Amino acid sequence: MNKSEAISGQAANETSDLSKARLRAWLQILKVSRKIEGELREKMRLEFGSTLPRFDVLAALYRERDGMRMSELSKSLMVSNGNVTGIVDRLVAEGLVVRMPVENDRRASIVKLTKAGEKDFAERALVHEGWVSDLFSDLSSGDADALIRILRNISHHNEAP
Amino acid sequence: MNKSEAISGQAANETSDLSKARLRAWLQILKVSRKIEGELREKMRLEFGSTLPRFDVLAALYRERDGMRMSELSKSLMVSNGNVTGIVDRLVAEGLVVRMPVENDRRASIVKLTKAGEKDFAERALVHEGWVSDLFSDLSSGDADALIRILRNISHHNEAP
DNA sequence: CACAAATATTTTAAGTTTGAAATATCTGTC
DNA sequence: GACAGATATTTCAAACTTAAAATATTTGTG
Repeated sequence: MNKSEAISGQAANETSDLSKARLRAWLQILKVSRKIEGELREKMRLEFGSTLPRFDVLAALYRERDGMRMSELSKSLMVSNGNVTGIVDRLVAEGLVVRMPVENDRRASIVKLTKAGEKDFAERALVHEGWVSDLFSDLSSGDADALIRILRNISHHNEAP
Repeated sequence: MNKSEAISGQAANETSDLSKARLRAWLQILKVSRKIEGELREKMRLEFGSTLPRFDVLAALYRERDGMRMSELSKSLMVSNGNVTGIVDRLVAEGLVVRMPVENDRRASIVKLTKAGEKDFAERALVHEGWVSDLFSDLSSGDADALIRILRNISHHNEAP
């Protein structure tokens, strides 16, 4: 019996209880996030005739009212560059955002909410927050704080790996 | 000032602190689940030359060794029917699963792991659990239990709505 | 200044995902 | 037994997503 077996009481190729607990935690995160995302996607489609990825881009731009570069957007949303290109294209077609040239750098462009984009998002964000609160109506204030604390730990450990 | 204003001290169209805490919790869930999914996707691609959706289907079939119907698969994975069709098509092409006719119901089919599928998945599942445990290495046993408890609450409230 | 390396973005191909329509089959009712 | 409605799955178009290749531009170095 090797050292880790002596400690854990398991054969070397078996996985620990802790490892299994973490796997269960991950599967539960995945389950909740799929369920909630599905609900929000449907509401978004039925109420706003729009999609979650577009909402996410609008939300990012609403926080940075001066606009963001494509690369800042994709980093902030944790999706690929090419992905953002398509979403922004559609938001431009809808008249909710504009692409503007960047002074002294003709490679880059700044994406910015239009007036219509600001107005639309402000309205949608309120409704969205209500949906989320309803979907999480069993989540007490204390549990919300605990959840946020635990998840932030995980986030930070996996920050920029 | 109306009753809810008197209680919350906020104008009627503002959202409550609890609502905001729930929104933050949801955004944190989303952030962690995107980050972890991205990491796992990359490892899956580099180490196994495969994808997460395929892994998910194999995992479901590994739990139900007698096989599952397409509709059972899509309900279990919480994805659409049409989605499962494509994933299973690719797994069939790889020789990891088979489609079998259902006695007395020619509309349906049972999807089942092949021997190769069982063997491949068993190996991959161990490695996968290791990856997850590493990504969650800051998650203590107690926090894992708390996380699971809180997320199950949310799941149950949104069960089949 | 030339030009290699770096950076910002778009394009592309393949895969995933959805929601709706289409197809095939089954079940209950008359 | 006919056949309307229900059920199981596939097909389809559109959108999303990634990773890699391509394009355009900037920056640093000799």
